Amino acid sequence: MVSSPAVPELPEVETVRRSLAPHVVGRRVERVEARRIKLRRGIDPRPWRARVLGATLERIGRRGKYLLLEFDRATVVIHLGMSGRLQLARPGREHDPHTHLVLGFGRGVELRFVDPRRFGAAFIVAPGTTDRVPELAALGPDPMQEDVAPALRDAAARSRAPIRSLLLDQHVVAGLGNIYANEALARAGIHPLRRAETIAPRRVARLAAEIRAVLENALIAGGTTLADGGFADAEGASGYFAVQLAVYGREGEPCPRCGSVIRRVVAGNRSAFFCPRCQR
DNA sequence: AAGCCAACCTGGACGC
DNA sequence: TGCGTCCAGGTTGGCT
Repeated sequence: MVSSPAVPELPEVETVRRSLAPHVVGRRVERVEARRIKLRRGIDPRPWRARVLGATLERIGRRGKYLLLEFDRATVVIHLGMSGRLQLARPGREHDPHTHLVLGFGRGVELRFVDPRRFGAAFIVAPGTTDRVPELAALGPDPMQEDVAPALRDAAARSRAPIRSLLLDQHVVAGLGNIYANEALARAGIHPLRRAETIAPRRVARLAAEIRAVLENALIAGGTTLADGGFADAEGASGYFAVQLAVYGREGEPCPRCGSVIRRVVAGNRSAFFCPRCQR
């Protein structure tokens, strides 16, 4: 039984994007509160006030796990890291102690970026330049926005690394974390530590399709909620039903397809879960 | 030079 | 009850 909170991967970030948008798009930032806290990059309060105060939010985009708050005069790029959350709250209500950034939108709505483990990031770029921002430009295709099969096939053909490493590499495919990488491999019948270049192209194509399918399922479910319900959307709802995970966190349990005992091995500092019979 | 691995960080689970 | 220890993972950077 896994009990740690779910880390935001693509479906969780997309769920945040969708739940946030109706409350803040079209609104103007009337107050900015930025703490000089060392996230993946430090947040310097001054440019936040200078560039975001008074700006109107036109839309919220997403690339992989990055959220893009597109204002008329700046774009705010946010990565939730492992424990980051964006909360909508009434101004004045009690703050989580790990609040790093607050954007006050008037009409009694404020957006708070909370991230206890501080693996997240928030930074400002010039509007319309996101494809030139190094972090974003280097991302591989987003499985919910385009077909990742060609990129995945090319990367796999050229790599001796375990296939799961490729799936976790955001430069190959953007948006997967350890949970959905493991799940997609289970659905495709591919062992997570199988050397990428040894997988037949048609099986890689199948994997690309299963990536899409597993992400869509999760999106429908509104993001994965593990045992203790760690993930909540922007409005703080936590009533999601958990996506049925086939292998992740199920070491020792029977494979839902064949009944074999699901195994866990640690590789690349991360747990890989798989059915030894279904996945080769 | 690709691929591996430690480091970053803290809440929660677990054991005694 | 409480304290200590361990573990989780996204991303980067250093090492081989």
